[in-house]
Amino acid sequence: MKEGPDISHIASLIGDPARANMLTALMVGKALTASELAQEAGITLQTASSHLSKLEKGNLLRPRKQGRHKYFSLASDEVAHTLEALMGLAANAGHLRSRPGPRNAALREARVCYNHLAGEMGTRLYESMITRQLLRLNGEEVELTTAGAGFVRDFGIDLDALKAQRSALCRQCLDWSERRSHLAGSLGRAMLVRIEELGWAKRDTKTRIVAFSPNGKVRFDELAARG
Amino acid sequence: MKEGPDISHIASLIGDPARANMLTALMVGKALTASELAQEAGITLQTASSHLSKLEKGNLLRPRKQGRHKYFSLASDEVAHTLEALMGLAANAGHLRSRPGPRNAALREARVCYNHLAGEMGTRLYESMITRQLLRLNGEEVELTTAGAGFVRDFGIDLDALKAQRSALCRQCLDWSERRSHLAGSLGRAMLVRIEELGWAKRDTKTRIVAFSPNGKVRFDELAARG
DNA sequence: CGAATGCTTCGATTATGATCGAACCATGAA
DNA sequence: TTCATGGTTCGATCATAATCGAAGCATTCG
Repeated sequence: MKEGPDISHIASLIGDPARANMLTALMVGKALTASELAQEAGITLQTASSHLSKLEKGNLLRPRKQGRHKYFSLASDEVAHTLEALMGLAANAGHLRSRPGPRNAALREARVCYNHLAGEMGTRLYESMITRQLLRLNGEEVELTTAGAGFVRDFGIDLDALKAQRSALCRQCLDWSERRSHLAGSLGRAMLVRIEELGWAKRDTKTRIVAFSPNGKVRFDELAARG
Repeated sequence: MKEGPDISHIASLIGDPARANMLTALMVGKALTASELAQEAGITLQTASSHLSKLEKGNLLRPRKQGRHKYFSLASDEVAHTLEALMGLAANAGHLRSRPGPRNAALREARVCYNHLAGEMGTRLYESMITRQLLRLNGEEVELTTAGAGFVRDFGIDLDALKAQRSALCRQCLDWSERRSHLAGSLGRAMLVRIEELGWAKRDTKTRIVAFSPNGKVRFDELAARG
């Protein structure tokens, strides 16, 4: 019974159409100003201000001030995930299995999640590396195999530097749009950085989208080939 | 912009405390009558009836009539997952990574998901089978290896009968509480049935809980050993 | 420094929706 | 058949919260 009020509060924050519109606008990962969000929701700035304050206090939004501008972004990926789940539910009336997640095709394909690659491409890479014994599941742990170490070194990643870091090298991370895992951890982050260095893809500075070039896609396909 | 009203409607359905309490009570997987749900929410039956009608129209609940009794259950696992996500968010104020999902320890440990084993034990079994090359990832597909086929046959599963079925033998299924995959598909279902046949665990007839006996746990640990 | 712009706060208005008593319908048991 | 119980519907009541004009504060620009 103590759980009830908690989810009802969060849900009621999302349950207002104006607030839902603003949250949806922020899902793409871009930080928007209060004025921009007011426009998104079709309400006055004062109303938006009041709503944004509520979302902030509910830990759904995180603000950042720049001079007279106040930018808001979603407080965490957790929030984005939850919004995606609600979207799936709204879209899913009656269908037992379908594909939830962002409707934006670019976001589905490749996006940033905790600084590593998510979306279809993220899960493809992970699964390819498992398939080719480059990564190995050891219970809950994901380990890089000897062959995998060679693979990522060839790809241009300084594995020793990564191993010297405190954070886990490899981790599974739930990919919400694909409903499967993608690679997280320092290696996951390094892969994304390397992909960018190679010019295969660019992170949109304003959004979570990772935009692969046509050539980058070809290259990535080779990298993630099933071998 | 067209997406907004959709999630706000679903979220507002969950956003009422009485409705949230009723939805939460149903998360355990048990079907409850309108009267029982009214009690759960601490409201009168007439109020509950009105709320339940809304949840039903919103495709969050599924009703089943038995004589004068009307039982309600969550409309799908999708709904349960979304509620779990909201719970995670409500619990997560400020924490970037934590463990969402049912608070009920039994549900976290082992529960039914689309008729196969989910929860900690479900993910452990899956990961053990991957680790020991009993299952193999081939891109998105999960395949049973030759060694795996022998393993499940030894476990007492009629693999030929399963293969004759139309549905996929092995599938990955997102385990929300563990945030990792567990085994789904006809093999996943058969494993759960077999576990029951062996008397290791019982499905609670009223809930999604899969209750392992002490001996069953020992046996399961052996089955899911990392060897 | 004054004007423009971005944002917050205040307070009044109004729409919405939860709530429950009463009445009614459906089912089951004695 | 009557009574008890489960559930639905109606309508009135009342609390809540979104909304926006006005006013005020903060920052930027000419």
